[in-house]
Amino acid sequence: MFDSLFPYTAAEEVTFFVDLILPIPVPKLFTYRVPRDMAGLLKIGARVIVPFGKSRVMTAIVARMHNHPPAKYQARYVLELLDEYPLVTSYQLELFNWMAEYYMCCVGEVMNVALPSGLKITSQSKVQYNPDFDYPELLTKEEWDLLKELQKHPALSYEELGRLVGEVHVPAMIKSLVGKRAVIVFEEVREKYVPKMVRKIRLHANYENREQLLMLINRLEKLPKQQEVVMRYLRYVPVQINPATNQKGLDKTVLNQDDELSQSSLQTLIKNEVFETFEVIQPRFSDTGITPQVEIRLTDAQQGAINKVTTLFQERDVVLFHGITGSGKTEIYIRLIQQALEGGSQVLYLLPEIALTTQIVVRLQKVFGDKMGIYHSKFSDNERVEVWKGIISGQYQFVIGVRSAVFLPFDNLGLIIVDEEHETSYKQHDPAPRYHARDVAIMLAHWQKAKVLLGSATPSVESYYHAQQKRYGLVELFQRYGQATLPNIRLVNVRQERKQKTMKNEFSSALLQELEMNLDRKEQSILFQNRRGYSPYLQCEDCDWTSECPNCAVSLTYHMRAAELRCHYCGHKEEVPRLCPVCGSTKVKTVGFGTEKIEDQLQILFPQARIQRMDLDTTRTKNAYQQIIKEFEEGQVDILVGTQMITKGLDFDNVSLVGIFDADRLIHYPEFRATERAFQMITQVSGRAGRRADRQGKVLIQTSNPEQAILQKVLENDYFGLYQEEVTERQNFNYPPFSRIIKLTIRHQEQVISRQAANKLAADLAEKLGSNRVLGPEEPLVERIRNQFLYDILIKLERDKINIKAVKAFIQECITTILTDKGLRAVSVVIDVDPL
DNA sequence: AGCACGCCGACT
DNA sequence: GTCGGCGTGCTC
Repeated sequence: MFDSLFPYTAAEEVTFFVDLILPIPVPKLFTYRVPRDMAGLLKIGARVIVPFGKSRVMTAIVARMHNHPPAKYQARYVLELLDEYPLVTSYQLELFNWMAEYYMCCVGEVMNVALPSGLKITSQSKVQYNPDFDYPELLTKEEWDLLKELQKHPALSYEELGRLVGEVHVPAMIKSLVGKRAVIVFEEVREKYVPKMVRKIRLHANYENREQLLMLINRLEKLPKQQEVVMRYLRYVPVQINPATNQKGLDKTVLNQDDELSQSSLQTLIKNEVFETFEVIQPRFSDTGITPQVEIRLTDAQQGAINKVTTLFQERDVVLFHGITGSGKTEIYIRLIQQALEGGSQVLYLLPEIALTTQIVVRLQKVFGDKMGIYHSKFSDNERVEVWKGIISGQYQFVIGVRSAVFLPFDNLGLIIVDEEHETSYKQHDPAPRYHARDVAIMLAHWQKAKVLLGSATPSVESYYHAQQKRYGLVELFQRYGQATLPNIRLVNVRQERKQKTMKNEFSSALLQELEMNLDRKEQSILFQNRRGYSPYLQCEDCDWTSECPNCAVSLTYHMRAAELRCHYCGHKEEVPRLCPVCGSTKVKTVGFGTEKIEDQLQILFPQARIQRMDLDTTRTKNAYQQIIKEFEEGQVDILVGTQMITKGLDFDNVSLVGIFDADRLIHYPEFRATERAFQMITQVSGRAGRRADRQGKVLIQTSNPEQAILQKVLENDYFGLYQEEVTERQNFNYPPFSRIIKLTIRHQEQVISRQAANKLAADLAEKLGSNRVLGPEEPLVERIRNQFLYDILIKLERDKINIKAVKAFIQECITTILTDKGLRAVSVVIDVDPL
């Protein structure tokens, strides 16, 4: 694009301008002027540093280049060019724009989540002592103290200063000191990504040819130690390698083998220019040393599935692979990935975050070795930058990653696998863009002419519908790998057991019996309760007081271990009251139960059992999750209690029992996807049982209503039946996939204003879209979070009849009207396209 | 998003 | 009278 501008040479005094994406939520590009000497070097997709506002400096991405000076303002200069080559491919720019439009947010917001922060330069104001300052009599005592600190250090940030002097009004004092010319404030820019450097040694260029080398060895005849070191070096680095161009070098430690002496000999040799040291960038993902190619053997069923997928790909861009838990899908994926890589294209394998930490990575690493990049939020930023750059450099042809891996700079994708396609964690919730990685992956593949394989044991209704409509290909595999059979599922009626008084706390006699047998057999069990903490709230038996969050409209969960009440929405914490805070009664009891309570009761019921709990509270630290899995895998734990965290992708050979608590709560959630979710969750946990050929696993589901249809479907493992019921329901009520939904959430500190704004917005929208397309406003389940009152408006749009682009523009317009309404100040509106 | 500018309450 | 609270508006 820029080449076409080259006819205007510098001699013609044409100034160039660039339109930049800045990482801020402002819906436009910003135009900057290009310094003459930078003009020829700029590329679309490269990063630059620009001044922004009064004192800020930012990293931006070049989106366009042209020679039209802006009419209404004077463009400022680009300060610096960071990349010689585009860091963001044209595919990515296309993706960013599409996402901003589709998900109704700003490109800057997309850029913000897309680039690992190591690629975004930060500017931080720094304060420095002014060496020319000579009016000390002007200063107050506090100012003097601060200045003394500054004299001790080369430069300090505001925060550092605050920490050192412990003053509250550091900014004010600095402002005053600047006025008195005692200090200087400046912006420090630093590239956050720091490559890891290692010192290596190589033969000095003096010994480029054989004769020189032989002479050296002869010369060292009288210095046996040094000669030995040289000989050792030659054992590792062939003589044919020209030392002058040797970029690989050798690790010092290799030559220093066990003895001390060789170290000093090496030092001497370096001093005498026999060897030289140099620095190279060491990838953080160091060589695993694993040689790829582990033979994988496929069953006939697996091979059949692969053949079918391959055939379907010839006419469909997306294929849904519906394989029951334990059907051996990983081998199928591996083969398909190998095929794509052999064809010379790139492969992206997406997994929900939680599943990525497990066995599967190790498994794939054994096959693909160093060719595989891993993109995971638990990795440090530097590591993520390396994956990014590794894709550009061609080091990684294949990346396994989480949701945000769809932003990586691929330019030649051949295959994208979206594993556990139904997982809700593919949808980003909090900062915009609120994107769904599965849907983004399908767009990405479309542009790059790649194929998409969606995999799941319990496909989302949406995906299965598309498959039924023949928009997607469909491959189904209903046979477990090897001789393993599906677990035997039993429903336990807790209402009945309660009546007969055979329950022990939350445990039915049926479950207790099975647990006991399992313990005796030294087999492992998994217990699932999708709620963390000890109990969801406290209640006073005398006055009915319950624990509530002061900032949100939810109860405070009792956490026994931490001995506190916690809000799961805003993080508020409180001490546990001994007496009822209202009436002073001592009869404050826990109501309901979470994983902590289960764990607790279990320990009392089975004192000898080794119990481990896995939920958000026990996996906060970086390695806790893996640690728990490792212990369980090694058989150090008999019973694992957990939340939905345990439903995903864990394969344990020795688990023969799964217990599910409170199935009713999963099912009766006031949401149109509740049934689908419950089915997915129960089926997924059940799949953890009986993955071995020699015995059938057991699943016990505790419910107070075993008759309900969904549980019968679970019993019969009738995915299709569930799908049919759900899809009919969705059609009747015009829910996705028959419509598109855009959810607007209105927030304000005051309920009245929030409601007014929501009413007005809904009315404005309904005026043009029709009241049948605009639902609400309606208070969400939790109507107040962090002291903000919330209202939801749902916009339901038919799938094909509507000009979605125009509608989105109209919605945007209505929102702008609300936000600029003087009577409705400080209202904020969150837009969620395709909410879950 | 940040950050500066600007207009009203509790303090030297 | 000032300091400083945060509401409002702008950033090429």
